[in-house]
Amino acid sequence: MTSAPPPNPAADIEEILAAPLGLRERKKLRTRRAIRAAAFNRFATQGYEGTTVDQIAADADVSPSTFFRYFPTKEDLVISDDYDPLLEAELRARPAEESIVESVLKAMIQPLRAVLADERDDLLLRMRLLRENPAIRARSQVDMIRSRDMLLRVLSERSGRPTSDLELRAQATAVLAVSGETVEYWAEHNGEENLITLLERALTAVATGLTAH
Amino acid sequence: MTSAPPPNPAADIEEILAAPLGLRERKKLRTRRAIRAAAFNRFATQGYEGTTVDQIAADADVSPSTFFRYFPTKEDLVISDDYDPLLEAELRARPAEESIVESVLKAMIQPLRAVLADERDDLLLRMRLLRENPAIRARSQVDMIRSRDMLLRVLSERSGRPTSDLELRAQATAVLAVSGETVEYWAEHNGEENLITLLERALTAVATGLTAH
DNA sequence: CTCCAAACTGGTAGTTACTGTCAATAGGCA
DNA sequence: TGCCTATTGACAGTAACTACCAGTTTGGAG
Repeated sequence: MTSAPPPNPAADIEEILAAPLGLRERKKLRTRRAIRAAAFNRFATQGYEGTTVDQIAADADVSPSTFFRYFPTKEDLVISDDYDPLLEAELRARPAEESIVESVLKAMIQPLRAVLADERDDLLLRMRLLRENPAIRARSQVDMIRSRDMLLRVLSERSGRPTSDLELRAQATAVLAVSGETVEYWAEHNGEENLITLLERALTAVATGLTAH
Repeated sequence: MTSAPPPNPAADIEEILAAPLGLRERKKLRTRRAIRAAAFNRFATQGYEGTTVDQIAADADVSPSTFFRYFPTKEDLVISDDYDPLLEAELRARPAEESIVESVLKAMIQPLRAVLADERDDLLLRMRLLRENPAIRARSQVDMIRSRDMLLRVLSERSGRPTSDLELRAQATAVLAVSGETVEYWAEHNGEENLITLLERALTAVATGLTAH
């Protein structure tokens, strides 16, 4: 879904189990999945740049026009961020006295569990594409800014400081950047290590290691 | 310059004062400046996306082909990073016992002085474009990765840890992300505050504030 | 069940960034 | 002066998008 107004804001996981959607909705979901699947198949063999939108559309049996209705840009295929709202909810549920690192770590447990359960392999593939393709990496980092702003809002509310506060912005930026980096590290190691443990290590290193002699 | 093989790797500042270049070289420099100037003029009135490469080329009196010989992509007009080598040298000159934050802060003083002296206004405008235009922001963050890798290498060498070390990567990532964010903050305030002071505040907040109750 | 409005779709015709090629030209140098 | 090479412009092409319009499908009201 990422940055799209087209279909629905936070779908996928929920929607599959949740409601008996109308035929229209189900068809849309199916199309969406078909396009994404076709794309990833091509990517795996031809690479990202070597795959054209027309090919993807043909494989998925839709017109190129339709492709762009589902994914505003080719890059959107790779980036997905259905879990931000969940993370936000978890974050707000943490007590304000907790340290930032502690809150973030605990708030991430649930969303991470969900991601890993639903689309672990997809995530690994996506991170590989991201590592190999500068354009995608660039795009995904823009996306990260949205997450960062969310974190910034939450931190602002619970600390009483404005979102324009330099220190607060620095902290939110650092936490998000480090988290992203950690997921990459995790993917580079084929997802064999425990992501939460890695996150804890990385955030701790930043929180305590930057001023150590 | 950034990521271009075409003209010369680290020119501009040096070249102006340094040598009595041949006519050919001088012409190249002039063309380069003409293109950049034309572009920024258009950007200021029509915005980035609203300006086509053809317009820029026409204003600068060159063919579109030539434009791409000087700037491999339109985005390269906005991004410039002539100061990384200088920063790297300064960093390597810092003693290994120093904390990361301390080394980075001290190493940045000289390069920052140079940037602010040479192209303060350009930098402010560039940051504004970057704030307004997602594509440019994306691109500049790719560029940041290069800087991060440089920092990572330096930290790796002076600590003896490998560049693949999670903690080291987290620290390098955090420092660079926070620095970038701080420059944005500085630009949002029209460059009226002292950039080094801001950097010190931001990095300190991250180094000490993430685990505070 | 019927019919209508809205949602969805495909096709067509752009626009723009960017690439490759090739011949002409202009600068540097013997 | 005259040769060699870097620089250039014109041209043709590709691929990612955008705008528009006409035809079909769906969900719901009567």
